[in-house]
Amino acid sequence: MSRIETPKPIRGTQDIFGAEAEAFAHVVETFERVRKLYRFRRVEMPVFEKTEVFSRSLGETTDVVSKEMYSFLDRGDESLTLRPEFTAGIARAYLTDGWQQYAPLKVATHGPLFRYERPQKGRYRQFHQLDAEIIGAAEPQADVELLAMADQLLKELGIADGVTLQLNTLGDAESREAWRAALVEHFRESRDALSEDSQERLEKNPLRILDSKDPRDKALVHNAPRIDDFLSGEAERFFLQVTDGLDAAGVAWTRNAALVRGLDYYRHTAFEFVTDRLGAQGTVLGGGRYDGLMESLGGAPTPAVGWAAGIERLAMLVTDAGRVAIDTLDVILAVEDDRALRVAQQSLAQLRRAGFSADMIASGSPRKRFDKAVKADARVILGLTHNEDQVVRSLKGPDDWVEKVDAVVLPLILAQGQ
RNA sequence: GCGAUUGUAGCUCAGUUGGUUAGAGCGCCGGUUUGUGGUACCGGAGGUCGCGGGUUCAAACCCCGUCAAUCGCCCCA
Repeated sequence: MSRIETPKPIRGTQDIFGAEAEAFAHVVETFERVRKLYRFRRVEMPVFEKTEVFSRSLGETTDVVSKEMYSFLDRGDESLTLRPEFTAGIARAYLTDGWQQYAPLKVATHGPLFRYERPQKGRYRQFHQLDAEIIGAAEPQADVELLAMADQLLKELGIADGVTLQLNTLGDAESREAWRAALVEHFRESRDALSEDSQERLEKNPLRILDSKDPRDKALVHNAPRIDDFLSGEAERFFLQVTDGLDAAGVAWTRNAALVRGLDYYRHTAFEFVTDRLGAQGTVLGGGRYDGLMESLGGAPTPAVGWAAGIERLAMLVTDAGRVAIDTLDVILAVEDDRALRVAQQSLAQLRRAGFSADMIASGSPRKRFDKAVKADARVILGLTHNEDQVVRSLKGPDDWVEKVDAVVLPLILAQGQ
């Protein structure tokens, strides 16, 4: 006889349960509430798209596309990909569904995303994000509004302590290109002093040298060219308007001139809310302005800005901050004699209809049911037993609660047998 | 893709230099005690020691491989 192997969960997936699941739900509920305050419209997006939706927007050559996407062929031999981010799919919908008519369009969504990566703290292959985008707004006010919403979200979640908003500008396309060239030149001069990884980066992704963790690199980063020296007048003005707006809105921020985005479609504002409490995965919420994205999907040039935040990471912070209140159980029924079961079932149903949260213990040894009920940590323990042909109740708990519960239960006790 | 650490009961973990039948606490099930109570006691079920191979008279323990978890690196849309 061959034994049946229990299938194992897929690496990097998680089964979320208990306090973690409550924290998760709390994050999503808070996001939904805040998003409505800012009048972001809810959208639901497909979990998979044609692969080109992501590969076009990310750039064909990057590691991200070649190694880190969950792609597969469907029965029509078409390459599809589980969404690794929200932005590209939303941008696609903006173009294919005629959403241009709503511009400037503020949308928000949340759900699972998939990236083929090595799992580690706060990082999974199926993970979940909150997402907010403003499409078709070129004004710095859009950046400000988006950041103000993110700031309020973190505050309402109660995790703003120890989290800082780091802000940078990448300038417009020309500024960015000039800066990049200067960086390459700077690092090439001292190439041998760079870490091995960064010598690689010099060819593939020089901006990334700026946030290297290697001390050898940090020394060279210190006096590397700064974007500020390459900003066009317009780019400088744009950034100033963003920072002024944040100050006016009371959103605290710090400048991080080394904060970059790897992809070419990012322009102007880049930002991350960073915590020191999550090990290597310090970014809690991040985003930026991606004015170049729509064109890579064949659309007209369209300014846009957005952010995303990992729900798991937020939930971890919320849990650590002790912000999730576990709903206490109102009533626990202990059926201490099986002859009381019918009345117990009636009581349970009526209590729930009356708005009490209620559970029942009616299995196992009758004499141990009350002890189990005690451990349920309910406001009111309702014991039901049988005595002289009658179901008898006992109530234990604060007087006001006992009174309210008995108002529901007593009529059922009195009505038995009628 | 790379490195470090860890895999023993449903959970948290012991398990000595390799040595008889692998243990505890919690949880679960049953019984006794108490009898309007969160008590105590007794008993029971539950283990391919992650998986596969090797060394050995003998492996949970040593060696190799593999899978997974955790943390970090790379990457981070």
